[in-house]
Amino acid sequence: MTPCEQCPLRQLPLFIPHSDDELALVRSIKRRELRVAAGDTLIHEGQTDAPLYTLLDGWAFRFKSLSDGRRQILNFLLAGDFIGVQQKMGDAAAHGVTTLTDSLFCVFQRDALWEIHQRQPAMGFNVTWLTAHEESLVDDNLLSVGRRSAEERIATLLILLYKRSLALHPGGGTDGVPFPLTQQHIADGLGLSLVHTNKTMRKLERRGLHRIRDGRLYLRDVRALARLADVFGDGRPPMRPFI
Amino acid sequence: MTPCEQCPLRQLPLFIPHSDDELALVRSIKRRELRVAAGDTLIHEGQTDAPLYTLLDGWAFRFKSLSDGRRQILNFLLAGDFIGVQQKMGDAAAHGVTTLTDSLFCVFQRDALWEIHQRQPAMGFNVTWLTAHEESLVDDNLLSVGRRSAEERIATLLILLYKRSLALHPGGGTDGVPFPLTQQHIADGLGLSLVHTNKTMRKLERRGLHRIRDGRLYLRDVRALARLADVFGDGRPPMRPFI
DNA sequence: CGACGTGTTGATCTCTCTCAATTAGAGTGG
DNA sequence: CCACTCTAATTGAGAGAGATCAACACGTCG
Repeated sequence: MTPCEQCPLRQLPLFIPHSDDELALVRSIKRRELRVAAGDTLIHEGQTDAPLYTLLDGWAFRFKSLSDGRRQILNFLLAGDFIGVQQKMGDAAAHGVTTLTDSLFCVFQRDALWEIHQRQPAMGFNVTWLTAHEESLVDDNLLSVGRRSAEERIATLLILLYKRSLALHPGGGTDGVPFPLTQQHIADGLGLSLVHTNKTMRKLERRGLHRIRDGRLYLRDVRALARLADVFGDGRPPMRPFI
Repeated sequence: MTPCEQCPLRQLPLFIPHSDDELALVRSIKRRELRVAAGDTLIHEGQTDAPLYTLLDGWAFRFKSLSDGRRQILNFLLAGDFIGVQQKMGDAAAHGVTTLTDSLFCVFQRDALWEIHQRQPAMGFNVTWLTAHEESLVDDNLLSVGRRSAEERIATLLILLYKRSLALHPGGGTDGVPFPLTQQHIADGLGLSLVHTNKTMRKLERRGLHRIRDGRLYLRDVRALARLADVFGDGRPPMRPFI
């Protein structure tokens, strides 16, 4: 098991460093690491007593579904995302978590959330920050799904994931960023059908707005995409905490 | 200003009581109360440095909008909901907050969030709980908007708001619960047009599933509504913390 | 009494869904 | 090396849920 001092997240400039005390706390609540293959489900909907995780490497997504199989992806998870705060609060997980790529998770003991708040209030604050931040991602997606056209939704999602992926790979940019979603994932994330997602993406691609190739996403015309997405502010994402 | 000891929320059996220390903390970070008339906007989208609030009485909603005016209501706020965790984390509020009824808010000082975590870790934990709980409301709504039909969305929302409203008014039930939304709010909350919302609601009403009259909601056929909503688990809402 | 907000209904229109097939690439076994 | 299978992407055709446009009803209020 990787010692926390060599946590892969610590290498990334995106993340705010821990103090020595915080590092000691994290070390004490970390139980193990977990490798999960692409497409596997880490947390099942309705599962009880799921532990807390941090996604150390790879991509995943949170989702909910209806009994007849309709599925909605709530948001995508990238390295540094903290998983399981919602279900730890109550009982059964209200959502599932499935990987998009082979992934590595840091697994925490069940009462980690309380230990964090109790022993390092600054980290407790960070947990609140991470939770609120994830909520704002869901808010954004809800705006898309509720009020944007298919074209606009796709443009919005591509820009968001491009930024998030780029923030983790400072080197990239000109040669695109990693992008492991299939069109089915995009459809499920945007409340669209697979067929319409495909047709809309082909249209955008033919207009030269973007390109997806070999698991990488290239934004060819960011201006046009941003116009479609109708995003307010912009700029690089700020540094963020992690647990 | 109402002293915290006589906070209207403390009277309600829905809420977990504070310890003396917690009460002292809340008293020390509370700045004032704010009365807001129905339809007024408490927080504007993009506003910076909005304080933290607790909704003490009344109804409100969080929303985001696009530059051409399309608006999506993210979730509805009832007494006990904590407001502003998201924007306190960064800079500009990513969403607005508008009242549905005349409302009363408890206003906290700007660094309240940090004070809470620092001085009463148990309350910091509760802040995380409240934030995660609100996220799960948005998750539910995103599932509706992304994957449910208009009928199903409306059934889901009516059930949810009925439960939440009832939890605050233990006496009610047979004579319905308070319900101050207009059809425009329902439409904006469910990603539907006003006209289609009206037609769908009339259809449900004619089938005898519900009734809305004089600002009160009556569920006439909860079984049928629940079948439409396709909700997993159920039962009374558990007690919850508040700040 | 006219203006306004809210609810209601009918008549189109269109965006998106569903159904159906085809293509391309990766992996597998013979 | 080649059939066979599976997943993901692609495209066409037709159907439908929901949007838009347009009126009208009703109650409140200044």
